[in-house]
Amino acid sequence: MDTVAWNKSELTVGELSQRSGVAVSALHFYERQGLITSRRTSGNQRRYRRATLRRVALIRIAQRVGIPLAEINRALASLPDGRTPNQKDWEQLSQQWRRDLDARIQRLQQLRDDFTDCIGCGCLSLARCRLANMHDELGEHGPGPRRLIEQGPNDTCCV
Amino acid sequence: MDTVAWNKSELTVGELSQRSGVAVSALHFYERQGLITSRRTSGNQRRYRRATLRRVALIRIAQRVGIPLAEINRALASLPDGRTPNQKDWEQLSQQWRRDLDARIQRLQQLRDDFTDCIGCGCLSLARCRLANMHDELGEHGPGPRRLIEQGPNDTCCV
DNA sequence: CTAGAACCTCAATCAAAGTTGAGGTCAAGC
DNA sequence: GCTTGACCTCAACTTTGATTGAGGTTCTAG
Repeated sequence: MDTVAWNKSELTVGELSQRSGVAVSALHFYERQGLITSRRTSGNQRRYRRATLRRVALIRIAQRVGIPLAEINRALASLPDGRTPNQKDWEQLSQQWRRDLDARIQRLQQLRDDFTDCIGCGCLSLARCRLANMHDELGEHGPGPRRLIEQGPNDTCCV
Repeated sequence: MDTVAWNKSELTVGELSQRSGVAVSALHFYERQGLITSRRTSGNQRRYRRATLRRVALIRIAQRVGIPLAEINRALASLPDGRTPNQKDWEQLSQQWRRDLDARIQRLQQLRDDFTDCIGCGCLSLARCRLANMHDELGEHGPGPRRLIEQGPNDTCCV
């Protein structure tokens, strides 16, 4: 064996997978993306520091908040020395992500309010209905048409 | 011309695009998916009924709420005769979607609360932290590992 | 020593929601 | 009659976040 067995200071990819609940293939993927790093044994197998477990946890949490991997990557990369976040770092990152989360919630709540208003009305005019036109959820998924364009005065409204 | 010009009872795809703010390519796509339908002129060009404008509006709104196209399609298809939703239909659909929206908001709020709790703690243990383990946002994007697995007692916690 | 589990790489595939481009037709104005 | 813009189809490509499979190595237990 490579490092002494009873010393679990390092994790194999399988162990990291089990303990994090993230598939091995996903861990490989994260590593390709530069989100986590590993040492290689003489036999070319990955060994992760225990801190990687925390790093993976952080990644998954950020994902749940809705942060794309690229941005998580940027955030982690911005830490001095590429270190895995410590308490202070975590506070910083989490404050930022909490703000993002708050904003996301607010947008959805606004949407819900408009929606509730509109249910009674049945108005689906793109011109008039606040629902159809406003507070665009920018980029919920990839590239796509975000613009919602001006329109004439005579359009269908209120079914 | 195909139908008399001053009679704008039908829309070309370009017109529908302009008035709905949805790209022509997207409208074609929706049509391929069966979300909207068109008549064809003698020259094989699409002509949409004005009601399609409302239908597209509805589709975009549902998308903003977070409903995938496939499900929007199912909902619309469930209407008798494949008709474009009228007031009553809209009420039904929108009630359903509002419930979905509410649920989405609640999940995010729960996440935020956990998040707020955790910020002070800095705990990123996958085993103990409610953040890392609970109320999984099922399927925010496609296929992927959703399971978050049990783990031993001795893991890193609280940085 | 050997079987089988776990690991490796690399390329292909998936899913959603479209966009882009090639190559060709249709329609309207001058 | 011709040019220009809008339209047509079909196939290929995009992005994100991975999974799956082929083909091959390494590690561990018996």
